[in-house]
Amino acid sequence: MAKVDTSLVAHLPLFAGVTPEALDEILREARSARYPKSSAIFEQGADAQSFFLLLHGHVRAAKTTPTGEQIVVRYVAPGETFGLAMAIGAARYPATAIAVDDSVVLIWPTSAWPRLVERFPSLAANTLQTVGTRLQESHTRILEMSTQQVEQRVAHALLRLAKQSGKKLDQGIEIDFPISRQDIAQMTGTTLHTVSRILSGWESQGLVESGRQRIILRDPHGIVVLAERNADNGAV
Amino acid sequence: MAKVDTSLVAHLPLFAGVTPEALDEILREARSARYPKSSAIFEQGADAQSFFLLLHGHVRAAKTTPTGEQIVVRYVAPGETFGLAMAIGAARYPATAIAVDDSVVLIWPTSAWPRLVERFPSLAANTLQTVGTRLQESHTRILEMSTQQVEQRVAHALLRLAKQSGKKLDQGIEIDFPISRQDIAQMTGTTLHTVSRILSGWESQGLVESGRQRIILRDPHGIVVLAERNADNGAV
DNA sequence: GTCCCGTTTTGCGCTATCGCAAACTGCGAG
DNA sequence: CTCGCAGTTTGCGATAGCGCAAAACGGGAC
Repeated sequence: MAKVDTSLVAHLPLFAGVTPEALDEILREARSARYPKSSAIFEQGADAQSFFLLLHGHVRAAKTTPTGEQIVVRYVAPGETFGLAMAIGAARYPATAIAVDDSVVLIWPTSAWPRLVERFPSLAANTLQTVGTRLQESHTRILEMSTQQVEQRVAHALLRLAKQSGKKLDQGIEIDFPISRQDIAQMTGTTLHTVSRILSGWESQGLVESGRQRIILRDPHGIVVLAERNADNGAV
Repeated sequence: MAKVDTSLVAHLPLFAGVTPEALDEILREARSARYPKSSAIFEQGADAQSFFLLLHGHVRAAKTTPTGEQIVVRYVAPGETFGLAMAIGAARYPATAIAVDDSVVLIWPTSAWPRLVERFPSLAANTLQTVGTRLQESHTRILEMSTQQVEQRVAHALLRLAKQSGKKLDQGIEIDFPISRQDIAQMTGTTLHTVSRILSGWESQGLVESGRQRIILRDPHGIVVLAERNADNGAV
């Protein structure tokens, strides 16, 4: 089993208030694994045998309907946990997790959770905190879907991605993992066609530069303006 | 301070794994209060000074945009907690809570939470569980909003309400608190007009009986059918 | 260098749903 | 008993965005 360097993860919110010795003990229960780009880490509906901490790369969590439509629940960034089905009392994963880039994760067996929480109650408190934050984000997303139109939602989604996983370069901010029009559509509740049209529009206004699975916000401020435009109809 | 009867709340999920003595101690920190119909329990953006457990009545949690549009986040049923801003690390309430019926709640000062969690770690674990469940429901709602049309979403919403707070009577199942077309619209991401049209339609098919702030599912099964109808177009 | 395939772009008609406006209704106040 | 108002119903355009189809594009494999 690979030995994990505690210094890499000690600062994560998940381990706030956990002593170095305790952290060491916690990490001893984990193993690490590498998932190549596009591989599945777990599938919706499968037995939740493990939970995960992303060390490196990016993971897309997506939920599928019985009829096959998908939505992207979120993109997991390094340092975040995912697959916490057990913490919330679910025996099966409610979504599918796919590595969108070569990714490295820590893996704990679900069965270790109760013991860990018992020994280190701050784990539960910290997890509660992050799950709570996600719940709020989720509510915000619902609010947006209910009250804003597609263009604004796409603007918001891109800004969030840029904030979460943006790589700053001189032309602007690049979202530093592969993401397709389809993905953005599934984050915002629309179709890839509409997303494509919107991005084309922005591109011709010089707001973004985009290509195959690649998006650069050339003028983040311009997009902020679009995102905040609510109900008032400015000229083109 | 009113003495709260432990036997009324001992069975709640929140207190699972808590000994009677501990429960007693926990309840000693709480006070109870009564909120009349239509009164506000807390407002979005206000300092999160307390968290709540609903004992009796019904509470609507709603989120408002800067421009005034609202969505209903959820309806709180007796036995459920709400206003848990602190548990998730927020200093202010992210939503407004209104009693939709005369309601009785237990109130703890937010400041008591860290102490309680420290003394009774299962509180954190239990809360994590419920927050996690809400997160999943939230994702399901997003999925629905992305993939289903309004009629299906309304059908689902009513079925959930019936399940959560339905009173069985011989004509069918009545949602046992006042709820308007507007409220349903705000739960499903549509307008009261559209909800009204849909309910009118169902009423003429004998699926529901509805009036002012009152809805009875006459034929729950018929509505289930509507809710499950996905993409396939059955004849009227 | 060329070919192939997944992604993206774009055109066009369609329709579910909104938005506005106006009329209606039933409950509660007095 | 009557009035007033909040909640509801309904009609009628207007339209954002979908769905389908087809073409264009670009990057990697060989």
